[in-house]
Amino acid sequence: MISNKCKYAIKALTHIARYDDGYKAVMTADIAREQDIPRKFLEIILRELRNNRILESKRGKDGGFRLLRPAEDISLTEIMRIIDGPIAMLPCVSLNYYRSCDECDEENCEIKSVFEQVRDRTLEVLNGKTIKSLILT
Amino acid sequence: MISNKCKYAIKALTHIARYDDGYKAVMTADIAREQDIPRKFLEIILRELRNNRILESKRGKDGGFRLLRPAEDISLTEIMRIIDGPIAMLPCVSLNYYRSCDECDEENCEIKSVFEQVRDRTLEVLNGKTIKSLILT
DNA sequence: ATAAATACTATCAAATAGATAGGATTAATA
DNA sequence: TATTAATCCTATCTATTTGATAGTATTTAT
Repeated sequence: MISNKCKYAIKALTHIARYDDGYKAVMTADIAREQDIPRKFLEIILRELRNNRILESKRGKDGGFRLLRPAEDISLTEIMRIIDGPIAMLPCVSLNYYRSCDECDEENCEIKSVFEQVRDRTLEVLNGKTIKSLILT
Repeated sequence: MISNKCKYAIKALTHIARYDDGYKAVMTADIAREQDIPRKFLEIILRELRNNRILESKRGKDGGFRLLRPAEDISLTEIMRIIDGPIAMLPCVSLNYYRSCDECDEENCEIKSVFEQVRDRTLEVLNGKTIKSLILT
């Protein structure tokens, strides 16, 4: 399962992408209200996305958030990795967060290849998806 | 990610399937030693698999665990669902553990279809795998 | 009887999930 | 320059899950 936090992040980004007119920033409170996300929790999420160079923020009156890049250049996997970490089902088959399994001999691991296949199939779907493609669907 | 518990469950089952000669039960201590799984934790896991009719147990001296069905009739998804619950990445696309998302209008959810695709691709891989097929790989 | 196995109950520590509160800082504008 | 309204930051909190451990009861082969 992805976390609620990650689901919120994706929904917030699609919301921003849809409402961003390239001129006025989108406010946390508006996103929170329309997407029904707890406001203070959303603040944390948006700041995290900003810290990871997905969003830029503007403080003070008329402040808010804007995409730092075009929506078609923000992939779903990137967001998922920022918020939830690895996408793979086993640490030892993760492309971006590889860790070996302490207890197993990785060369002869019986389950590794299954979860490599799952990873590849999953990424086949997710790699093609961007914030832009989510809006158009 | 699947939990360690689930990884342990799968490894324990492949171990049992490999060592089960249809006559002597396989002991927790042996599995724990050879697969490097904490013994007391493994006890809990094996009991849970027994409660879910994957294993049968024999108490007392010369006791241990045996598969209740042929290894080719035990699917990986079944084990994963028993130990970790849903396989899907969103509750609202889970086939076996469906829950609606409180905050979203499911009809118009932008991300649902992506995670349905991920679910289907994942199950395409996992549905074909059984404890037997893991051993032979 | 004894030894050796599972069954059961209780507990525990650490991490993660999912937030909430309150005040500091920044910026537009009247 | 005061006001207002936004993000920023720090701290905190609760509940749940993860990953286990301890100790005792019960069962069974010999």
